Amino acid sequence: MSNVSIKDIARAAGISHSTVSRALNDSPLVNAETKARIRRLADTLGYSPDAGARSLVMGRSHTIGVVVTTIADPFAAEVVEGIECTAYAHGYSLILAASNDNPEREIAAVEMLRSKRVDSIIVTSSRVGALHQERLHTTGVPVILLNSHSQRGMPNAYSVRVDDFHGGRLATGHLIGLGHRRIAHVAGLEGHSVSADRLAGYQHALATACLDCDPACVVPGNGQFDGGRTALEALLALRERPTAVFCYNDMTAIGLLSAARQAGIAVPRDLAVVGFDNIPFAAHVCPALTTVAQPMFDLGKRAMDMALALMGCQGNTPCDVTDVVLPGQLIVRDSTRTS
Amino acid sequence: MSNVSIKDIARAAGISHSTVSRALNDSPLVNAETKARIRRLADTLGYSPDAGARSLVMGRSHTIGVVVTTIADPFAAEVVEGIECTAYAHGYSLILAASNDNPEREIAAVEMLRSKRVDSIIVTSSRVGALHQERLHTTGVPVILLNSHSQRGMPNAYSVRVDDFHGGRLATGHLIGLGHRRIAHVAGLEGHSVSADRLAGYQHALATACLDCDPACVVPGNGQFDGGRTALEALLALRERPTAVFCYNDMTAIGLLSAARQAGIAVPRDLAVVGFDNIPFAAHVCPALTTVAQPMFDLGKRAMDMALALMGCQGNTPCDVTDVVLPGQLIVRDSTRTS
DNA sequence: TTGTAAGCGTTATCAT
DNA sequence: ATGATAACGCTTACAA
Repeated sequence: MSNVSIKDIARAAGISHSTVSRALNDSPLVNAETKARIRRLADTLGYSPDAGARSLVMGRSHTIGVVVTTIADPFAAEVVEGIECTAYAHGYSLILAASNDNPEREIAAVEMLRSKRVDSIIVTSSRVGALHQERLHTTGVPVILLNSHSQRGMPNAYSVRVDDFHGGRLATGHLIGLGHRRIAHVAGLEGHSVSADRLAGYQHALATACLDCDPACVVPGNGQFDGGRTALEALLALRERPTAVFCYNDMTAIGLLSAARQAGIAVPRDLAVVGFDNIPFAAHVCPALTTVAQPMFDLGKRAMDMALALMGCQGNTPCDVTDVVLPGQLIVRDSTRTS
Repeated sequence: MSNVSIKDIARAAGISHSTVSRALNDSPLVNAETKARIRRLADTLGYSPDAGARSLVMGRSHTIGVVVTTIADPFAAEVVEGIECTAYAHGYSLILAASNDNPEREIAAVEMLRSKRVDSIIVTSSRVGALHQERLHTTGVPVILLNSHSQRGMPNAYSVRVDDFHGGRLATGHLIGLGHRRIAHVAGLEGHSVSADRLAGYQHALATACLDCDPACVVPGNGQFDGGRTALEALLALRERPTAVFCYNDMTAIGLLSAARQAGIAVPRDLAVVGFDNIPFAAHVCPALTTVAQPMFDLGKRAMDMALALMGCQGNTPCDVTDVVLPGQLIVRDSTRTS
């Protein structure tokens, strides 16, 4: 019924369990034909090595932990896809935990990952990572922050991210280039470095163009559809209406786009809209969304590559892994261009 | 530097490690104040129990395996969200593996989950599950198929799914009710029971309405945007053009919608479109997509609930867990209704 | 109430 | 080339 162990195989073969272990690990110290025999036996008995036991003695679980805010977000999903593919290619598996942007849950998740003795942790777009970084490091394993800053001075903490400041400038600059003078911004969640950086990029672009940076033009959002919807209402309530808006992300922009359609606001004629992320759907809404593309899959891949590098060199050596900052890329579509 | 064990605590407290174990597990057999003392000590030492070691002796890992085709699919993402939430609420964690609809990878994934000694496995929308079910069961743990049929006769195999046949009928019936006589279908991936059932529902609805079931009207798809795009071309090439199309899923429908816009086909006037799933984006494309809603989160939740129930009763007793079939619900939006 | 000892399935260090 | 044996960190009889 239950699980066949290395000892069961040994008994069946009439040899010691250490020889079985060696055979199964393809040690050169074991006779070729006994090796083959044992292999065959293991196979017919349906042997499956116990990863827990192995991890216990080897000190490595070949498992990494991934903490996301929520999986039900196309950005996170693509990133996790990138992580998973790379992990799989290197024989690593993935424990996934969702924090729902809730500090308590994120801490619980990290504690759980620690118990599971993961070899590394990747945390995406966390505000908690920023607040509780010390706690994160009690795990002793390398921690990679994906799309949030690593706090300087933290040992074993690295980050992979897109240059959000630059991205914010790109988006806003694009709108300025189109002749817009009054440009709004729908912000992301409070407390995330990503939101702060995109906002800063927006402000920098406005300042550079000697445009007024009216604080009323920055309205709150939450990175979700409904945040975009609410934001549009706020924008419409403004005394002086903006002619363009740069949204924290595509979800926000898409929510805003839907609301605009219902409100009879023509995009881009009455209001030009730019998003951020380039999630697969961005090209399929109408008007198709202009956005700053993040290489989502690659972000995940890079994070995993970094994890692999860090796990390669034991101990605390920084082993010349350095933070990765990738550029975003402006994708112009119909939500800003009057074709 | 590294990990504090129960023995380290014992040494520091001058007591035996078993007492520490008991204290940490809140055994009533241990003196209240030593318990408190040990707890405090564990805390300051930064103790984290080794889940692998515990699983080794307890025979349960409090971990479940989830196999998806790809995480970068809104349907799967929502389902996994439902699984994760429920799992978290019950102290379970999740190992995630992607199969990419590749039998080899799915088998590797299951083998890996087996090694990790997961207490149960949830496989979503697998065609491999159907083909290699015996192999799946060599794990000895309960296997839950989400959105694919469980093969009868398989012990310990259960399923949670939406009634795809009924859903196909709903979608097609809706189009028939609108007066359409020539209705096409864009199929899903070959070999998946989900695709087959939706197609069968479509055919059944046509037959019931005494409508011709022209095989040319069923064109292949792949559940992705590009499948919808290609499918539209195929439909336009038909001698007698359909006036409506029921798509395997929302992704397909959205890809088709985009292609239609580019081709100058007005939806729903020239072509009415129905999808399946009701992914969050369905309401945000234009025209907003009429679709058959699946309770995605709930599907995940139910699957996890079922897993919990099955893990509750050890052994092989069917423990009166029975397959769950939920109804889909037609959501009428603008892609079929000329408002 | 606490300690001792065995055992879970591995790998690794000795011998042989 | 192979076999004992210890060790990893934990739970759990069984003793005291």
